[in-house]
Amino acid sequence: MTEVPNTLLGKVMSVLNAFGADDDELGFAELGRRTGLSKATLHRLLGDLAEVRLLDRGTRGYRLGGHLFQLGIRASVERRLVEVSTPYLEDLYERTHETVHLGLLEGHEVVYAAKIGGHRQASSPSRLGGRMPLHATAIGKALLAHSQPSLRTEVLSAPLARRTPRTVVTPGMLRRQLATIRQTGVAYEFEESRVGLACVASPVLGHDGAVVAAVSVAGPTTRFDPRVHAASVHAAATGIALTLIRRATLSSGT
Amino acid sequence: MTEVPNTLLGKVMSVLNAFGADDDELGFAELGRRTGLSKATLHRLLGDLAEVRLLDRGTRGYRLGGHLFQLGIRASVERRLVEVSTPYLEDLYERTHETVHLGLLEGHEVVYAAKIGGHRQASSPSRLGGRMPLHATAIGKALLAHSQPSLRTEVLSAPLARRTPRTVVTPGMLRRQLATIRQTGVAYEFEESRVGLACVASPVLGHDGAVVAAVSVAGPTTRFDPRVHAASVHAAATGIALTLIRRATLSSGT
DNA sequence: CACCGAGTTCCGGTCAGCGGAACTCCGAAG
DNA sequence: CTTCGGAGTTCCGCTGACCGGAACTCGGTG
Repeated sequence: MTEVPNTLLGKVMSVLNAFGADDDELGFAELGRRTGLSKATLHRLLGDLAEVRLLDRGTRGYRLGGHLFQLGIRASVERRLVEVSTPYLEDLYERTHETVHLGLLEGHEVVYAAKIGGHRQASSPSRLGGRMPLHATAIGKALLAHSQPSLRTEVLSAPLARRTPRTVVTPGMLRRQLATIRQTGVAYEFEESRVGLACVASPVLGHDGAVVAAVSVAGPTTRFDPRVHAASVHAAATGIALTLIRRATLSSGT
Repeated sequence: MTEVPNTLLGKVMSVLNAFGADDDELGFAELGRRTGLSKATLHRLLGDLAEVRLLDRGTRGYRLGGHLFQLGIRASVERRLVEVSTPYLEDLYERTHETVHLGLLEGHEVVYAAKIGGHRQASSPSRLGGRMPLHATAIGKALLAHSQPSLRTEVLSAPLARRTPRTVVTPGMLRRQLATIRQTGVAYEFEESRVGLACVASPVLGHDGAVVAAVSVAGPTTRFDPRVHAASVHAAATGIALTLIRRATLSSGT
């Protein structure tokens, strides 16, 4: 649990963050456990949050509220990113017919911001808003390779959690992969986050070279060879980057 | 400006709500104007909000933060709705090659929650998270027709703002249209929100018959005849509704 | 019956948050 | 150059919004 400053906002955030990507509804007691707030405080806070619709009361407990959804959809930079990316992701899906993702760097994890395809089977472990570790996914490695050096140092010095037999858990190995990715602009993953799943990813870089997001295509190893689609993924990512830069320079003249 | 309770949460919400769908970044002073908070209070609040990433500092001011985007994407009911709808919307886009929308009812307006296509020209005035009046859009009329009677009464008794020469502004006319929509499950719009734009929409109804969202296809009157696609739109909406109900009954057994 | 866990209400103490005022910074006008 | 005004920041003492312990209700269980 992250350290929570003793302010109302801190408590609010700890309540909101208590909801993981897979949590539908959480009960009063469960929220109490996750946040560590006293019953009285939590009770009042939940009431207040529900009133402004940051939370909604469900049949079995509380869930993240509709107002939050609206605000999130408006969060300007990310909204613009998703708007700009959508056509490219659709195009990528048309070419590959495999699951396409747009991922953002958040802390030491990837957050999935958009997803196309993959509705026939639960082929990928991702959900919208879900998180995955950086070192075990193609999209994560693409982000990490182009992130600030300080982040790389942090991730490389912490233990790398093993998720499958093929997860890269040795820092040296990961560091070498990241160097390659930085040169080629393409990251691969072979059953490193999940057995049977392969993936290619490419970073979307901003005008200053900072990494903004990453695009990936994932599919089952049985039929999907990520190398075949490396060029398409790379093209989509650079296309998105270019469009973003064009838009930004346009609007700055406003 | 809605009445804001004198609590921190109230102030937080008034800051967040100060951001409209089209606002990218707002400066300190502009936020002060919109929220009515004192400079000192606002300053501290903005700092705190930025710290928890509900706001981000941009070059020209503040914008809705990345954390908000993540939370919004996780807001469970709406997330499920968007996840379930996406394949249907994509399919609809494939059939029509016109702009496809998913809209939610929020207060007396439609909020656009998903959008596919329409990237070649700014054919439709919608943005993700944007709002439109209920009476002047097909998607709005579809929502309104199947909403609670009390909402209809409210909307019909308030003046109906004219947006184009063909906007329906007489309550009687609108009431008759709504009755038809309720029977057929299909709503039309011919240049009522914008000259040159036509649209078909159909409601997504929940297991209890309450309206959850609506799907629409919009295109320019020059090439687009909404009646041709009524069946497709209706099919998409009912498909979404069925999938939602199936999922809900499944997960309730968990 | 007693017991337990979930959720709600009460109430007095206190510190987080409030806002007026004074300040810096910067760009535009004269 | 100086003056001016708007934007943003800091200071500080007052106060009521918020805190949490404790006592409560409610429903299920042995």
